[in-house]
Amino acid sequence: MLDIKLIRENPDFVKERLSTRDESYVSVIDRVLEIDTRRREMVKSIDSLRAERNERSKLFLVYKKEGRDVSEIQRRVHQIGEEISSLNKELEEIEREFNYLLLTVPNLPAKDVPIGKDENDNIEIRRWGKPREFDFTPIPHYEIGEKLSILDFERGAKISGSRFTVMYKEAARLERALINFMLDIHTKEHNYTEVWTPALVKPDILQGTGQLPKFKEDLYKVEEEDLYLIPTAEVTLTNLHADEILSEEQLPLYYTAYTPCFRKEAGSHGKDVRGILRQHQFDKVELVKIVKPQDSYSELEKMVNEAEKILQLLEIPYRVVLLCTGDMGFPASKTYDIEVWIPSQNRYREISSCSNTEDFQARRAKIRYKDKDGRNHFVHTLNGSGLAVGRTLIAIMENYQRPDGTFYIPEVLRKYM
RNA sequence: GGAGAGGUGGCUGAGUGGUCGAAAGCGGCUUCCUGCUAAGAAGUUGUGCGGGGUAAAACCUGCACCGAGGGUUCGAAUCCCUCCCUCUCCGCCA
Repeated sequence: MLDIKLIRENPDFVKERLSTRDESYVSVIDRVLEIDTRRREMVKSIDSLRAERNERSKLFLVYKKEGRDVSEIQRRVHQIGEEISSLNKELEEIEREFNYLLLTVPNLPAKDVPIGKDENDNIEIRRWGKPREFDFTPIPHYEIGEKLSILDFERGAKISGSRFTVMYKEAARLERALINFMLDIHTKEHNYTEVWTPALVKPDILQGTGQLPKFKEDLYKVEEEDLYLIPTAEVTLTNLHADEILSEEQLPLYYTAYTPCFRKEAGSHGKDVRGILRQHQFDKVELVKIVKPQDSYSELEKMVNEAEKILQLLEIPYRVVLLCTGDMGFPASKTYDIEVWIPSQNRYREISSCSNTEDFQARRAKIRYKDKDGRNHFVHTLNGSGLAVGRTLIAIMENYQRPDGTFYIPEVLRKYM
């Protein structure tokens, strides 16, 4: 959520930044400003009516003690009460729209984010490793998995539908090994605190990180319960401190968690239908940082390095891409994607996304810290995949495949198998 | 799921219709005194939204908030209703 004061005081700046994502936000901001003015006028008159009511209620007591007639006060206070409640009804409506609009406006892109429309305008920052030269034609992971009988798409579809897969033996073990490996690296080498979280959360938690109210279509909801399945552990980890005022000494906080993630993948029909690249349920090891504002951009760079470290240890080629304004997620002010080399597709595919949301999520989730002078500020929050486990599995199967249809397990993972 | 108890400020804990944003203690902060493996005294110490003020603060001021939402009342932390959560016992259960 953007700071309404920023919108009020620098509307042109806000519009300029938002229009790098989409022109249509300009009119939304105008509407926000319009409603904000009305809102404040109403709050003002309601507050002064309340002040009057408080005043008269005190008088009431005094009169009563003095034995004077109080019926006039009674009448007036009652009348004020009715005026307040009718104004309140109006205000509620205004605030409903105001809040909805504010909650559906995305974060402002940072100044150094390239302006662009879609992924074609992203900027490659660096590459690591050289794609292997095969002396045979590499096959996709789903063919490898089916031949080895370790990936079962038919039965996945039978028991759960499309975009669900069953894994056996080496695939299942590798999945588990990767989770442990990633968590170990992040906790032991990068100083993250390991966390285990619920996978079902309340709606206001999803509002805190930005999935609600705008992206409801992509979330699974439990019927008859006001609970949603998390699309990422970013949701639970970031909201750990929702509604809290942290002390300055507590910062920075680094959290990592393995959780399953659930996404409806609405709007990606026909995309990546084969294999386990895009599933309704997948595993991810997530990284979340809660930091002081002045540190958030250096922490972002560090976080990308920490995610990269996993691929380096696995010795799988990848590249780092800086997303352009049009390709960035809703709460992000700056995002780096890590894309891993997929031989069967002869290209890099996203395996991690690391974002600084500045105070966008902190403001929604009300995560603040008190500085040395006793003043409260919103923290900055960052999140990144460290990494998507299923996609790492794909990368291993494909990059380390042998001509006989088997594949090699990277050295660092052997002790986990 | 059933029965009972309870949800108050950073913590403990008073408060059953007005003078309560809320006693007291602890903790935190500031100052003073003393002087040395710290003790004492005084003051101060919640959050949010408005208005005024400032270069920005400080500061002044209005309103709201005592689990959440509704209701009764001239007036609610205090009474009523609904919901949520915690604890104890029983049941069930990985």
